[in-house]
Amino acid sequence: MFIVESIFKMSDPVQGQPVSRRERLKQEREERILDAAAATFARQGFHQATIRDIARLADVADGTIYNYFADKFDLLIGLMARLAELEQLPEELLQALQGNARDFFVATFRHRIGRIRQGEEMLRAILPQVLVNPALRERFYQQYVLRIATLLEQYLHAQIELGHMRPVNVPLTVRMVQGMFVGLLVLRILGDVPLRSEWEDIPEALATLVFDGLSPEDGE
Amino acid sequence: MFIVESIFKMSDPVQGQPVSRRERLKQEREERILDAAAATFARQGFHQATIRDIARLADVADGTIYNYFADKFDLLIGLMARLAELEQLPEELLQALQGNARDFFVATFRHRIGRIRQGEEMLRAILPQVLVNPALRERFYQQYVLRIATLLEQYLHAQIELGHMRPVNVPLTVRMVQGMFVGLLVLRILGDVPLRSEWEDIPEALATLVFDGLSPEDGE
Amino acid sequence: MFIVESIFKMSDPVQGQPVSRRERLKQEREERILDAAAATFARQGFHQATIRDIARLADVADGTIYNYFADKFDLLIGLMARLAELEQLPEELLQALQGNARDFFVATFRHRIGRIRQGEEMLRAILPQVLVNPALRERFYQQYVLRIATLLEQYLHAQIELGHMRPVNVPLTVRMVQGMFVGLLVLRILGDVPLRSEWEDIPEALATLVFDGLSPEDGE
Amino acid sequence: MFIVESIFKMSDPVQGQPVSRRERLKQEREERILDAAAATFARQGFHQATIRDIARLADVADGTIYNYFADKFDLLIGLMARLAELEQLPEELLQALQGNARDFFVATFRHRIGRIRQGEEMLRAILPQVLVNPALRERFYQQYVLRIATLLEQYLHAQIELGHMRPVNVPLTVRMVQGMFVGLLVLRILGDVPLRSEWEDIPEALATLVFDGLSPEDGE
DNA sequence: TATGAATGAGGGTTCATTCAT
DNA sequence: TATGAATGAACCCTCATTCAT
Repeated sequence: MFIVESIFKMSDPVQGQPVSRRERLKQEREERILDAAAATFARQGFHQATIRDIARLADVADGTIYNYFADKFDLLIGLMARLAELEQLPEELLQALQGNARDFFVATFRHRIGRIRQGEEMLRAILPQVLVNPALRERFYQQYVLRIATLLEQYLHAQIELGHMRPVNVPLTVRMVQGMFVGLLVLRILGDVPLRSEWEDIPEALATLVFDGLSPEDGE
Repeated sequence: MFIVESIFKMSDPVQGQPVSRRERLKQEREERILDAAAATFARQGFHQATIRDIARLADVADGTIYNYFADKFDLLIGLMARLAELEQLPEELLQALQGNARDFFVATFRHRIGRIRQGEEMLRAILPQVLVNPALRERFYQQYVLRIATLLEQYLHAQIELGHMRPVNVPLTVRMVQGMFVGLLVLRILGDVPLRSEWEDIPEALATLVFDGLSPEDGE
Repeated sequence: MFIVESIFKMSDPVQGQPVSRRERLKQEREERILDAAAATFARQGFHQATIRDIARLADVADGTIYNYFADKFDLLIGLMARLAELEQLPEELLQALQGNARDFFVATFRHRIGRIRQGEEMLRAILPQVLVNPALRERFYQQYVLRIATLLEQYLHAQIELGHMRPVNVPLTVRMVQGMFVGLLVLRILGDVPLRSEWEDIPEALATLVFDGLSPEDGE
Repeated sequence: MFIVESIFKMSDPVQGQPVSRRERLKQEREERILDAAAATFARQGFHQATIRDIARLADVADGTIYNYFADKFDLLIGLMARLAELEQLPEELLQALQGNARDFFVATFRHRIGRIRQGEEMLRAILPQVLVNPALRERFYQQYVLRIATLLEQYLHAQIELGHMRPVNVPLTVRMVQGMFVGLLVLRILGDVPLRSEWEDIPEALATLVFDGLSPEDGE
């Protein structure tokens, strides 16, 4: 149980409060810039988005951005860091660990599916460049894929050993589940209608598929 | 059965043979340019790749590319068209339709998983731009997602009616399966090691997950 | 008299003074760019002139030009606007309206002939493109030909009615006079020597031709 | 009278007939290319017109043009040569020399005004480049301006000496008359409506202006 | 000789980044 | 520290010209 609890506990995003009014203004400005970058990258893509677009939207001058971020690419890094803040598991979810695996999974799915929708803009901003830029790719993979995969693998191994799950190819199965999340996001980005209208029902359908499979109850 | 048979029957790629030597040279050159574009886009991304990069790799002059493609973007379109050629279902696969659904699915999975690896370079070249460009997005969605989704939905409905499958939320389930393919590709692109080393085993694991689920044989 | 007075009163060129030093520098720079564009277009023609040529001559970077003008073509528009500033009739000329028509015409001819020489570079820069580009053509025609033609026609009609002028085909006669100015400019551009050495004598000769004609004093 | 007669006798354009069928075909093709060049240059301007545009219109391949003309610029030279063919004075016009100077001028004006309309396309094709290109400019000036100017000057001097014309500044007056023709063409190109609808009346109005002037009959 | 595809130099334009104010 | 104009490298694309067929 300890394992699962820590799965989504990632970097602690809580920073020290800005003390002075000046400090707070600076932080607000940085937030505005990141907001603008996310919106602009998501709408136009990284290369189509110009620094001027972002500056206009953030209501600052072009040059100001460079007081907060080293260069355009650094805005992506900033967005990835912000994305990490979405990844913590809230307290109420941890309660679900008390129940059985399936209930926990449904709760987890629900949480992450919700996060995806929340973070969709940022993911749209980031993902295309992640696929293209090796440095970003590596960072994204380590931070959002590999860590979770490792923990999930441990969890599955444990569940299988306990007889709570069918023996399967653990690494691949974990990838398939993770891949499904990524894939659903991609299909959403592609504009798939059912995924938008029925997004709320995904956790349940997902649990059914993953736990029960398509075969009818009493064998085929 | 007719439905599934037609699922992957897409555009007919059989072209008329080029007659003259000149004609053949032109076609070869176009192929070389597309090859070069795929490799360059995949390695550097669409925007980082310059026409000169592609021309050098294809061993043609910059201007020559414009005799074959309207502009840089048109190279992406060309790659998408070529990708479609990979999508036909070979004869031997259609034999599997005779067997039961699971066998057919495993065969299909195997085929498509194989195709993904073959077309990985092209997908790496195309996918990031698909996520970013609305025109490309729409085209890609219609061509590679929606058509297959529709047919799969019909197939699932039929199977469920026959009692061969558990009643599930069909549209979402279809998206989850499709999403899994997309997601596995993305994870591959991200450099995931198990997905590379055990790629061959995916169809089997996939079938197990999708048909049987994770729950142990006799309920949980 | 009111009519003629307003003939050459075109756009009011009085601009507000630039206040800040920064503002003044920007205006100076725009002037330098237009100067450079006029000189370069006049010497090499619009298409032979490169942005780099102009930038070098104006002592700015290539990109700077695009902070002031939308594109290369917009430089022509800028030159046309500047040309309009040359077209106002100075105060001293308006005094001539008091005298008889011939004196006024001589004064006007002198003024415009002088303006042509002043604006020759700009006209050399603009005219060839005016002949070629429909948008520019229309704008030039409205601004420099039709307005003046209309007013001249009114003036001639009035003079004829008063018996101060011979009844003639007014529209054609006006075009012939206007055409003569244009034509003399073209011949100057072609490098005609007498037109350069005797340019100052044109107003007088022009008045003689236009008012008296070639026929000897006492009838033909 | 001899002088005037030779004014417009320029280069003799009559070439030897092509003998063979092959020769005739070649000449026809050259004509088609020049026709296409004139039309294309006139419509789009020299630089906007591409060799391909011309080739398409002439219904030949791009490369074929280079079998007839050294380069794109040479097409302009070809058009200038063809323009010269329009400049000869037909026999019937020479009859007018028998009459008085005014009648001859009217006839000449009529002839040249007609020629301008005929050659308008070619002039539109050539003139903008003439204003821009020094070599073309010199050639055009010598061929179409200076020669005629010289002869007209001689003619005017003679007429003045005979008392048939008012003593005027001969070189400038000649330029003014020549300039008027050029200027009228330019105004036509600019799209002036009266010049199009009343073009036929120009010779008469021109004669009135040039011979009689605007002043009323009995002095001012 | 006609063809038309290949060539590649050239140029207009963009835009991330810098820096004087 | 914020500003926003200046910078100039970079790049897509055009098109006159060449040349193998």
